[in-house]
Amino acid sequence: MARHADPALPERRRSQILEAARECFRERGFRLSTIEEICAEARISPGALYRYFDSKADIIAAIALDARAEAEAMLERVNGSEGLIEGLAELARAFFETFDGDGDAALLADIWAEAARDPLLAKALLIRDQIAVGRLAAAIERAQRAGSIYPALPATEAAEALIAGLEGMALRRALRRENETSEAVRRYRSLALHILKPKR
Amino acid sequence: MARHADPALPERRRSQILEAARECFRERGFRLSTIEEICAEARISPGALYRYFDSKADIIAAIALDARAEAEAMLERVNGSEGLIEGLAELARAFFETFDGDGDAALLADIWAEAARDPLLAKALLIRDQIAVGRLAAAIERAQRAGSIYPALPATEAAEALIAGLEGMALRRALRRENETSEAVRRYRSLALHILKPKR
DNA sequence: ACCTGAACACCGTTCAAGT
DNA sequence: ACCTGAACACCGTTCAAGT
Repeated sequence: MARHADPALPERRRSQILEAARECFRERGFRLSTIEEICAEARISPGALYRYFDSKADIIAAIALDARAEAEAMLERVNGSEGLIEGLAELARAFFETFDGDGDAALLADIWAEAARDPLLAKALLIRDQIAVGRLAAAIERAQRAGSIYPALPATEAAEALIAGLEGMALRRALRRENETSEAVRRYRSLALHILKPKR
Repeated sequence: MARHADPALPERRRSQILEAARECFRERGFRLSTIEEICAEARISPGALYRYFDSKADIIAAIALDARAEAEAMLERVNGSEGLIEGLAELARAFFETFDGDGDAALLADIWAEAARDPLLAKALLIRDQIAVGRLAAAIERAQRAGSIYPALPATEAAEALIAGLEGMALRRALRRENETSEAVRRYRSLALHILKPKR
């Protein structure tokens, strides 16, 4: 008895649904998007959707984890690059742009609200977050040992502050419906400069 | 014809409902709290509730505005106090404590999610926020002129960064379900020190 | 003037029936 | 093995009827 007619199908269906959900959430947000709408967008029936996701919350959880994985990859690049400040500025630009426009800004807040209530999602996000903080802290220590920065705070604390600042700024931009990223990036860069105190 | 049997009744009903709603949101969060539960807690019927609030979202909007008004009052105290850093540390402690424990942490995120989607609430919060930033910036300028600090950034930018950092840290604490405020306050104080660079 | 609570509309989720 | 879509349960909101 063949277990899977097409072993790649489940993964394809999942991303098909996630794509549709992202589109809906972007337009109307998590609360106002209905399963029916997501199904219509994904060209699938409600019954089929629940074969691949446990609940509506489970869908936003998957989206949140994807976004974190992206942030992690960005930090990987920061760790690799020589100019720590430049890397951070690029990270900030990418982060602000990801959560830009009317829709995605709200998505960031939705993810947070969901995570604050769902312990499983919170735990999953936290693991990714710790990896991100760890990578940034490592990059800071490396630059510090190389003598190119003189951070104002211990590496881990500086990394935490930099990420908290980034997230706080992103949320404030969401509230203000700002679309212009350059000014925000400039401000973030300036904050990073004063936390990390590069030589020269 | 008497317009109001008791002119204070509407206000009393509103706070009675808000009190009940806060209690419910704290326990189960915005999404999972039902109007019926809020009504039971407030000892009032659904019909009566909708006489005082337009919708469920309208209730969280009122709670959000109350919280901002509190933050404003805290900043007023910071502006008054001589020790800017100490004032900020106290502000941070109060802020963290307000959004502490399992319930309220989520409430902060709920408010953000709601604001990101409801332009009217966003606008109302923004006005309050600008007042808060303005007050902090004024306090920074005053201390700067008095020669007690040498801020790393222009006053308004420093104020923005300090508030973004505070909000970012509060959300991260929410995700981690941290209850211990002292360590977070210490970290925030340290960040403020390095942004404001007080003399001595 | 203010309230009650049954009724309505809507939406997340399930499940019997199909291929 | 995978899907459909009608049915169910639940909850935000309204409104006719009461005092």
